[in-house]
Amino acid sequence: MNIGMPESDYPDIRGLHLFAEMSDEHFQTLMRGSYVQNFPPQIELITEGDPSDFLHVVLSGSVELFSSWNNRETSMATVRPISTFILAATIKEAPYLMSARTLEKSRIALIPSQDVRKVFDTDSGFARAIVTELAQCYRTVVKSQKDLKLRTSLERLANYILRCQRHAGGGDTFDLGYEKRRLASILGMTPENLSRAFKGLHPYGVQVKGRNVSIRSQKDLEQFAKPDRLIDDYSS
Amino acid sequence: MNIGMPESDYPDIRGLHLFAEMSDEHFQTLMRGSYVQNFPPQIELITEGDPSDFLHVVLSGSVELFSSWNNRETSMATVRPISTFILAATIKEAPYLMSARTLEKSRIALIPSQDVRKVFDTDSGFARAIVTELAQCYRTVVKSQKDLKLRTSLERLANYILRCQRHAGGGDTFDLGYEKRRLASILGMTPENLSRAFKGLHPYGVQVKGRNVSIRSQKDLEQFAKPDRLIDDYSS
DNA sequence: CGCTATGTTGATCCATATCAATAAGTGTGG
DNA sequence: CCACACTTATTGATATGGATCAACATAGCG
Repeated sequence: MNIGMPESDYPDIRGLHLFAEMSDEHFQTLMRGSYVQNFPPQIELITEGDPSDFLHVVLSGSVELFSSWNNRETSMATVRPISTFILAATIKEAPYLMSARTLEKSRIALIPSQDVRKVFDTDSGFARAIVTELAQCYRTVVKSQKDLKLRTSLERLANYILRCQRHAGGGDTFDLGYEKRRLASILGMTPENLSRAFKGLHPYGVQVKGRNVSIRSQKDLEQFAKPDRLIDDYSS
Repeated sequence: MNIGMPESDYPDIRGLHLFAEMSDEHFQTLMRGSYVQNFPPQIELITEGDPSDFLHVVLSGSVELFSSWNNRETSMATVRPISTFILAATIKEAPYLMSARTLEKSRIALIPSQDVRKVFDTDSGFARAIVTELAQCYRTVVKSQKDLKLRTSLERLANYILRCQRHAGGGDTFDLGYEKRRLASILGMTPENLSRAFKGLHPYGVQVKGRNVSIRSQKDLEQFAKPDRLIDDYSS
């Protein structure tokens, strides 16, 4: 493990909202104590319950956040570049609530939590950015909670597909972002049930071949899914 | 509606973590623009989707946060004195994701969102407090999400009862904090199912009479519920 | 290739929702 | 204080969404 981050990674991290507004001096302080590492797929980076020693930044690849209880496991979220995870645990100096594993070969920056807290106390630009980021995280989980409590699995899938489409640019054919077994867990269902749910959307013009989805009738699908900006909008 | 908050309410609000560390001057600034109002039960204070004009503080009584979609409604959380709600929307200057209604006669302080954002930008003690509060809120929703995705309704009820007991001081008889129909919605089930779930806990020594719960065998109940600090601990 | 993980399909089971009827509270005005 | 209305809680019967188990198909990958 190499201490100190390669300067070539600085711009990527500096470009994050979270680090954009802070002073150069404080940014250097953070970077000096940080690591960057490449991980193969399926490596467990952190385990829920452990103390939060590092704020993590996904530079490339992707990371799954998941949780377990009583021998069951569920996928909570996916982190894609360039963004951070477990910010709340870092700030609160509390144990992680979720575990994290790489989904693919990933490059991850590790910033010591105590440095983050120290700079946070002295750099108001950084503090503001953290607030914004946390508020965003909070609202994302609330939306996800509404999705879970107010919709059936078929409705969740339909809306997931529409979000996916929007994210991909709005065309009528695009890639499902996940392996199906993982998507099932994210949507809170079993792989078998997901398989059937895709069939259940066939009457609304949804065709699936492997990871590829095509939407035959935008109108029918939307009429069924009833997307809602207070659940399905990523931006606000 | 009276503009300006009665000075008699200052200490309660000042006592909140959120307002404890800020300068007197900034605190006065916030209070000057604020209102305090008494509301009867069942009044809808805010509606999801509306712009976030005020940060709300529950001084007495209690408030339910709930959400709707497609003619369905679910209870998301309950806010009890003394604490705030919709902080994230205020900070992000984004629409509310949840609606709020009083459950009982309640005294609510309303602090203009733009004042909160202004003071937040200049008072670093306040900014720090907001970060801590938001991180707390985030972790609470994550726990609730884990509860929902990893447990059956019977397990959720069992763990709710244990949390309730702990909150009430640990005795073997205590008050369920809610009307049952509301508890059902909070736990993500129907009233009928809750009724049956209480019966389902009878073998583990749980007795319910009206709002009163008594636990006959702490050990049996805990063995079934398997409480977990990463889901059921309120404090961290 | 063939091995292993992933995806599909069918049969069945279980948890939970829904519908309907009754019972038990709760509050109101006489 | 009672009678009434109205909401909430319970119970039973039934329907349904979704999970589980098992078999098979398919797709990646060394």
